[in-house]
Amino acid sequence: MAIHKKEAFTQKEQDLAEFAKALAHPARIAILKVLAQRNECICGEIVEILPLAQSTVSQHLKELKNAGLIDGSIDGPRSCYCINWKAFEKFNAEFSLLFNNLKLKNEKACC
Amino acid sequence: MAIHKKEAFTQKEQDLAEFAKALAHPARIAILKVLAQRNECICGEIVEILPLAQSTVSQHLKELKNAGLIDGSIDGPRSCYCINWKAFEKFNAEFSLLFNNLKLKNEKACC
DNA sequence: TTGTTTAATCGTATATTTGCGATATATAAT
DNA sequence: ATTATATATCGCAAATATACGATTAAACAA
Repeated sequence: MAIHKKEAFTQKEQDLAEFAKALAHPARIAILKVLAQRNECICGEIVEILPLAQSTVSQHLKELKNAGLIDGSIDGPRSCYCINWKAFEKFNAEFSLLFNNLKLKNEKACC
Repeated sequence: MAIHKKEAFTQKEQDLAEFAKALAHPARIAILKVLAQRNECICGEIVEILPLAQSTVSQHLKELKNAGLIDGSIDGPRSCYCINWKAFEKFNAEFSLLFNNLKLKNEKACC
């Protein structure tokens, strides 16, 4: 493979791709769903709900946090997570900017 | 790793994740951008624009097609691609269903 | 037919992701 | 101090993704 070429694309393209990557696993979608449903911040409840080992869930949470989709904080012996709605807002905006505007112009199919 | 656990999640979660995975690379974002900008269906022009080898671009196009984000057809010796707006519509709707509705209820941060 | 152009596919190398058990760490309870 | 609980991290194995050159296949031109 030699080298990854991600740097060869624009920052916006990279950002969007990274956001999408964070969503690119059903476990992470499921985690976000749980976090969205409960206004409360949840920690090890997620482990109970998901069909995955504790360490695996922890890893997915870390990825979501690194991507900025969730926030986390320590609450005694446990961890508290919640959705970062601003990040979603931003993603939605960029996504719309890229495609939804153009969609209006290009309603007809071509192939 | 033993086995992939994707099947353990709901179909909607898997679908959303798969859609996101198709977007999870800047090259594919760039391809979609090009396809969206030109109403015309484009083939090897993409290779000219992207900083990637022809075979790599072809592979990315295949992934986008498999994910249903683009349609393709043969036009003489070349291939013609265009965005499948219906698929985007569907993704946008599911995405909104999952998160945007809930967002209204959960404006306050928790952690 | 022969050669040219365009794009898909194959083979391969490397990087990244996914998943788990085991371990470490940190708080709280006894 | 000891123990229990909750979660993060480490180390590893297996699966996937990324990228490219080489090859194949199909349409067209000469």
